[in-house]
Amino acid sequence: MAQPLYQQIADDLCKRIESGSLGPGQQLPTELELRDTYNASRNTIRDAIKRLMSLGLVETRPGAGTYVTERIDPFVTVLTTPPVIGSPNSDFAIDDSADPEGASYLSMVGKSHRKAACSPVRVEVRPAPKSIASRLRIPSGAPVVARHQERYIDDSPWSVQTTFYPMEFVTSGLAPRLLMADDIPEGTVRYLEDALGCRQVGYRDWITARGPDSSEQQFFGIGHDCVVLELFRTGFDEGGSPMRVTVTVYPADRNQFIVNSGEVPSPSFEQDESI
Amino acid sequence: MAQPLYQQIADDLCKRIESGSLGPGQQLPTELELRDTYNASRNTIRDAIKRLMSLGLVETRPGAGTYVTERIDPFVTVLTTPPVIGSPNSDFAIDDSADPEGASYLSMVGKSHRKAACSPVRVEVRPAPKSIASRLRIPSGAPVVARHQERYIDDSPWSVQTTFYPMEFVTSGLAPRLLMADDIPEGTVRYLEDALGCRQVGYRDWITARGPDSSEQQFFGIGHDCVVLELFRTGFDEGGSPMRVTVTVYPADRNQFIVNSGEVPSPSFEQDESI
DNA sequence: GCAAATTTGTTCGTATGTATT
DNA sequence: CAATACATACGAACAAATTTG
Repeated sequence: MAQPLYQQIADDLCKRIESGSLGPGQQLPTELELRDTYNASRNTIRDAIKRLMSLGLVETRPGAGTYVTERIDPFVTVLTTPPVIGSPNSDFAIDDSADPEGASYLSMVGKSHRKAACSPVRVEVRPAPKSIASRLRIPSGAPVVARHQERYIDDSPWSVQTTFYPMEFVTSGLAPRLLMADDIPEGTVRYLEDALGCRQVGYRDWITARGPDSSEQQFFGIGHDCVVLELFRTGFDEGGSPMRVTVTVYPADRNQFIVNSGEVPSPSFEQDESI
Repeated sequence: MAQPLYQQIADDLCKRIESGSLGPGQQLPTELELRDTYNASRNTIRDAIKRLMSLGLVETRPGAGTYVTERIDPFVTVLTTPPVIGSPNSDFAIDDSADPEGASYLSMVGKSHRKAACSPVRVEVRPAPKSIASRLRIPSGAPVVARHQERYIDDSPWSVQTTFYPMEFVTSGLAPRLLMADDIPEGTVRYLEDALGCRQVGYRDWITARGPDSSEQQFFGIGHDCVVLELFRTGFDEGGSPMRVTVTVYPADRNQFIVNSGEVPSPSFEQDESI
């Protein structure tokens, strides 16, 4: 047995999908039908379908069937401000599009003719997980302020975001609004600059990918075979010290990132036909 | 049954791992032992372990057991050239670290005290897949030159890369070396500039994530529950036309991306302690 | 609106193959 | 070689969600 049977079946179905013989939105034969056509057990068919799901080729709807995925129009997040061609970018603008509180997020999505929405902000004080502590350069477990928000595009859940701030920002009494579960209309970056004199002059994005945990599965309505992108954005002040860390989780099936370097043309016309 | 049994078991094991009661590198109880402790069937235990694998928490070794993953020291790819603090970046350098043929890749990895290696280049002429054709702005299925290479760090497979060039580059007779399965020591970007007068002035990186296909599973030695990051780098010439597309596939368990914007401190000291 | 049929989801049991120790 | 442990595959039963009549 060169390849496991379930893999052979998955490869065959894959070919049938990519060749167009099974088109987007079309229902696959049911598990019982596939069981007969491939002379395999239903469990083996299910293993094959799991493979297709993890490749994002099909989705299953309990009680209804298995369908070739209609590609969701993915939302593209640009992680760099595209420099205007011909102009020097020494005056590099910091377009902090992953800033929570949503102001820039809402306008950014709005520009692409899609409807954006955000949940109310949830605020918490809790011990910093290791990944946050190391980025904020504080001891693991030290208390931090966490501001959490869910985001929607066209009424479907699109990303979840938590921003962590050092506890001193509020214990010093200078930035009390960080603890309020209200929007900070001017944006937290601006607020912290006014309240603390702490200006964010740059940020670093750290991108990883992994499977979703169970709460993410629930919120995004995805199976455990799907994939999420995780973006850690660490903001730095003029002294080069980290002043906040924003963790955003994006389901990979509806989100992509773009990074531009040097002179690149506007991508607008490419977005629709991509993939 | 609020949660499926396999999910409950996965959550419990997850807690035991995150709390440190099961430390990195440590072997989990065998499937048969877990079957007894949780009073579930072996299949259910296996479903739970699959969840942990997709979260990257454990890895299974046939015949040996299931082990809590020792975090691989991830290799971090910086997608932007970090601007030197204090200097204007109007003279933005295009550090094309994802260039194939490996010259810059080898030196970049070498700098981090790790051993880099590349497979020989494999060259092919084949019809452009849709995702490539749309980026090169050519019809889907039109022939393209594909140069393929595998990359290793510290002797383990790290990424696979294929670069696609428009067929005219060779049919015009101007850049015949694109078809040779040899290294192009000065780098293809430089070679194309000399041969065609076609200078790459910028590139766009397009980042997505998905499950691995079967050849990727084999090459990287990962299960289908793991995740790969896929980076499409489109290089543009002075006229704003795409001149090449490089697709690089990175297993997410050993690769991360960084994007810097504005002024950020050097990340060197953070790399070791991250995550 | 309701009941039946259909379809996927979960769980069990069992057997055999393959890789490692 | 033998024992151990995970991988694959089969069959069966019931639950849960959806569609259909």
